[in-house]
Amino acid sequence: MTRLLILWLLAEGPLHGYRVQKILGDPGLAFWFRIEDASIYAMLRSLVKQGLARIQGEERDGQRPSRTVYRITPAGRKALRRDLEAGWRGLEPSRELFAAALAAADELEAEETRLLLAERRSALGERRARLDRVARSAPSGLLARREAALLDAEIAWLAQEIAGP
Amino acid sequence: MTRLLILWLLAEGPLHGYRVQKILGDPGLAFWFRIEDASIYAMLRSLVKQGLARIQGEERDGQRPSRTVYRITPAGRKALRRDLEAGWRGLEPSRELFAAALAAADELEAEETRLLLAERRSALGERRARLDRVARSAPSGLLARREAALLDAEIAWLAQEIAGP
DNA sequence: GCGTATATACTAAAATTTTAGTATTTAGGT
DNA sequence: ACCTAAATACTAAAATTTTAGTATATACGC
Repeated sequence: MTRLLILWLLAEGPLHGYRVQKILGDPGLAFWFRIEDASIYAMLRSLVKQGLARIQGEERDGQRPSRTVYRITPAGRKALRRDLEAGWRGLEPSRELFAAALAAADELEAEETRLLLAERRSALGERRARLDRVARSAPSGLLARREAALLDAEIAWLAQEIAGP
Repeated sequence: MTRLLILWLLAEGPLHGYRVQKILGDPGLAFWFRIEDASIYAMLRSLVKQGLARIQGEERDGQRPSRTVYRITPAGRKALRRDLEAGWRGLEPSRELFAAALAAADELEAEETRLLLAERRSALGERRARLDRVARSAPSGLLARREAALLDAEIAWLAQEIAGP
């Protein structure tokens, strides 16, 4: 996933690690993805190693530390297409921590569970409101509309569970 | 997440790596989680290193290779509670590949996108049917009902997108 | 009763991600 | 003019996950 995102940004033009960080840190993208800065630098180095990108040169802005600028290669563009198709087709079980916590829900008392469900409902409500605020700057309308549908569905589900059987 | 799941299984009684593999491989759990076998053995070793589990001994079944049996420690039970609470509260942006592919959807033609949306709708339809089949053996009703709500919502969303604006 | 596939039970190495830094520069307040 | 906080631009080490094996045992067909 990290690779897909970075190749995607590189496809639009050469850039340096810090720029990737800033782009992914923008609320319009950070709502969906959280990628550590160290992962970005590691991935850029890995792309070069695999021949999917190359170092264009060093850039420097005033007296600041110099930046390494990367540029995508033709092989990188092909890899991007492959990753995109894999992404569209992928159905992999969600790796979310919450799903794991639900699986092990029998470790908690019914009372405790009900409280946590309510807590999550309000947290998701806040995330839903935040989505409305960032939807305008979302990287794609599809992504934002899907997230809205899924959040609404999960909030409705929580309400049902809290109401009881 | 791997740690939460393995601690959860260990909390029910001592077991060996291969048993964890079989339990997680059961359709009732594999629907939600895909954890490589090597990750299981690595995590068990890591749990011992952190004092969250200890090796109970070696077991052997006929002439088969002997198995290392692990048992949870009191510190492990505490870690499980912490992981559970973190899981319930976690709201981390989804790390699904599909979300990344959607973000970069502008790399594809509109025509291609429509086709991929339709392909995904039918794949999700199959997953939905499979859920009905495995729901009975789900590790928790909460997990299965949430998945049903989310799948239904995503399928409805896809239908809308395919129908057009 | 022989070959092949599948199940059992792992390990090693590579890739990736996370955690925790380093070191310089600029902006803002007092 | 000086101090501090935040921004800039990374790197190193540890933890985790993935990929690709190893090696023996049992089941199954022919």
